[in-house]
Amino acid sequence: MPELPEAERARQQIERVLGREIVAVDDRDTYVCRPHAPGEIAAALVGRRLTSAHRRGKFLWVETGDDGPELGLHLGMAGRIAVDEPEAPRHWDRFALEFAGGGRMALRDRRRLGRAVIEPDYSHVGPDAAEVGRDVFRERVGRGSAPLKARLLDQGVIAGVGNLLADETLWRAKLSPKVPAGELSVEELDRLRRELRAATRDAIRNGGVHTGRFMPSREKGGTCPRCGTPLARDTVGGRTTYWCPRDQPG
DNA sequence: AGCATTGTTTCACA
DNA sequence: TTGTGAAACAATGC
Repeated sequence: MPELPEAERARQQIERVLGREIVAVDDRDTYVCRPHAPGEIAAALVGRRLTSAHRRGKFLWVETGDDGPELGLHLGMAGRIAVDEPEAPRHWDRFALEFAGGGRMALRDRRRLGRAVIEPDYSHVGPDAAEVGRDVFRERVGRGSAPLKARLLDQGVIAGVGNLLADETLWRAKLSPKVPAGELSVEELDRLRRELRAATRDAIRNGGVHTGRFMPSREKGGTCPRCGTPLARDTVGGRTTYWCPRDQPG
């Protein structure tokens, strides 16, 4: 599920465990914790406390005090943060912290594409999609020959938009996912930013990207919630894409 | 059985 | 060199 709204929910979950002393770390999954060897993250964190939780787009990081390292987390394709829940079946808890008193925080990820890393390098990540200002949005999104949807999905351009939020936003803004990003007018870019912020805000409030107005129709045989036109379906930006060919021409 | 998947990184190519 | 697109990654569900 993880796109920006889910990552924000995960950040809020992490905030619940701030201040607790870390007494044990499960970092045995060498794929999720790459490039660290087992025990490296544990050695960096045991005895410390998480002091603040941050997010840019889908990328999370947690501070451990002035002299402590940062812990970077990413939910991948299917991860979530589980706080004070019983340990997951199998090895679905790919990374976990245990706290004094018995509490626990786990990166629960059936797909195993999440990440946990000490001192993450997020220098390539663009500004948060829900926070980026109007002028920066115009400059960063409104360029290039790639399809607009591919531009929105590029985390180095703006961070946080995933496949579903992209389709939801483009539908709300009545823009074609296939139009070259550099061909958008200033008015269209401003409209896109406004709808992106609104769609993101709604998703955070309502519990995730799947609560979007476009989402119930986003399936084979679906029709546009506004005009009833059968939706088009194709691969754009490497992802399956649904849009209304009447409301979003191009 | 085969295919698709709400994400990211790497690699090939123009 | 820069931008773009496809493949790889791991595991699960239809």
